[in-house]
Amino acid sequence: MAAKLTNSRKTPCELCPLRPLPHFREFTSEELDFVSDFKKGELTVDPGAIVLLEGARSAHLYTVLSGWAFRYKTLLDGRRQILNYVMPGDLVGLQGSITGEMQHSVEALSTVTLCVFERTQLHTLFSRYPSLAYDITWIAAREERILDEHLLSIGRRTAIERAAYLLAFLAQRAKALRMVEGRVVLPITQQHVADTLGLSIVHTNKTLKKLADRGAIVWRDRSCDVLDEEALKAVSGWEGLEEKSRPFI
Amino acid sequence: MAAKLTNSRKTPCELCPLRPLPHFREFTSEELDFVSDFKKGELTVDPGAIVLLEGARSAHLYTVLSGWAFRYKTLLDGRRQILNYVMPGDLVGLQGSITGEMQHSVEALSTVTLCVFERTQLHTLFSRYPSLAYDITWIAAREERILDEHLLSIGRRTAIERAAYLLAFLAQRAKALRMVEGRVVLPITQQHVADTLGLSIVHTNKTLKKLADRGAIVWRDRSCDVLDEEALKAVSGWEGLEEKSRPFI
DNA sequence: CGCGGATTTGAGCGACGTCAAGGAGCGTGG
DNA sequence: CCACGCTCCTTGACGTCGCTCAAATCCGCG
Repeated sequence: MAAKLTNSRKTPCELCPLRPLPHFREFTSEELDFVSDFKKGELTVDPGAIVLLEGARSAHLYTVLSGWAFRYKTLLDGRRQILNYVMPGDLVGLQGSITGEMQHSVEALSTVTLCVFERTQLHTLFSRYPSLAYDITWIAAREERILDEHLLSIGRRTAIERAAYLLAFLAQRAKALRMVEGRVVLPITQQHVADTLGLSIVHTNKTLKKLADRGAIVWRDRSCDVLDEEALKAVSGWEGLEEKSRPFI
Repeated sequence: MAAKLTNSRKTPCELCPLRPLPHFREFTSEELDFVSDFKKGELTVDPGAIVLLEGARSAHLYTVLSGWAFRYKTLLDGRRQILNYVMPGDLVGLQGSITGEMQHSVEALSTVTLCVFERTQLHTLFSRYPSLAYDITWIAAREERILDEHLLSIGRRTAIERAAYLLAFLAQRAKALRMVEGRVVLPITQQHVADTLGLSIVHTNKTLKKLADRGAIVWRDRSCDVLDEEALKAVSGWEGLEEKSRPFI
């Protein structure tokens, strides 16, 4: 089964595993009450499952509770571009909620659990909880900033710079979310990297090999171990995104 | 003089030239009053002027009233990537207002007039006018959607497809805003196109020549006349963004 | 063991970059 | 009016980064 909706066994927001992380901001108890009410259930999907499909008009909006996914678009002939990766605390489907129809798809990389919200209640949130509304705008502005960086990367960096940037970026996010045990392991294939960087899979492989030869990464078991994040940042010339504490819903 | 602040001679929001356009949504009179109060003055800059600089902490937030500009980022060695174009009704500096520091720069293409808002009042807007707060989120989500399209384009389209997409995109936006007299004229140089598409200027020139040979465009006088928007859409395989009525502040 | 997906590697090619030079248009100063 | 210097556009020659085609290997899974 690809998707499972567990209305009954939902994690109460008071016990949200993300909330204690220093990466995320605190909630007031009022906000927490509202979000808890806003949350309608949980959805768990298997790796490879499509969470949202381009063109769909979903009644829902999600926050990722655990797991990895990615957003992508495709051209008519099948060429695929991965736009960004989706990780715990990220809002999924906001674009669809606001413009009516999803303009991109979302696919799970690992088993993913999502908090389910109802699109129709978004207006209530804006009316009654301005601080949460501001948080949503904050999250949207952050996504925009990340897309800006990706655009710079794909448009103007060389293959090896792009690859190094992407892996450093993912490693940094994973570390901030404590999604790592000791070493950082990214659950992606080289095909994902290729589709993110706008490169062919063959050239991606050769480029990643160069990074591996330098000891920055190891590719193993359909995933990438990041051994030397600083080396990746040096190769790409990327400074990293400094984020102290960020909101989530 | 590159910039001129005219606090005295500001266009009252009741007489905003954008408001009557079918492209934009209506305001209630209460919203209009607030926005009018929110607006602190107007800023007019000359072509080529930097409106906002990466790294700056501006106390202001702007809406474009007239003219063309673009957002961009640069790498340390000077490689430049244009992220998107800024046109009337667009919000400028929201990212800076929310994350503290601008992560990209904005430069004027033509003479640009901007409505000036104060960043500190953004919280008041969220508290007191949820509908405007929602509009701001709407605008942010729209920008995200456009960046998604650009990313797909740069990552996966060929040079001629990318060029055709970009020009069709700009032509469509210009037409929706009635920034055209008869034919669509885009006030950009080939260097701007190159920096948007992630191509060299030489290859951009050769690519644009192909589009000109097909009769889709004419390059003239530091600007691009779009003669056949449908041809551009056909070449790029881009469907266009359907937008009925959109909000602005 | 066989199969399919992921990774790896080599060979050849083509899209796009770099270098270089020239022309057109425009503003400035003589 | 003309010379100049500047930016932008154009074009050719040539190099290279990244793509396609092709084949081999590895691995988990049924």
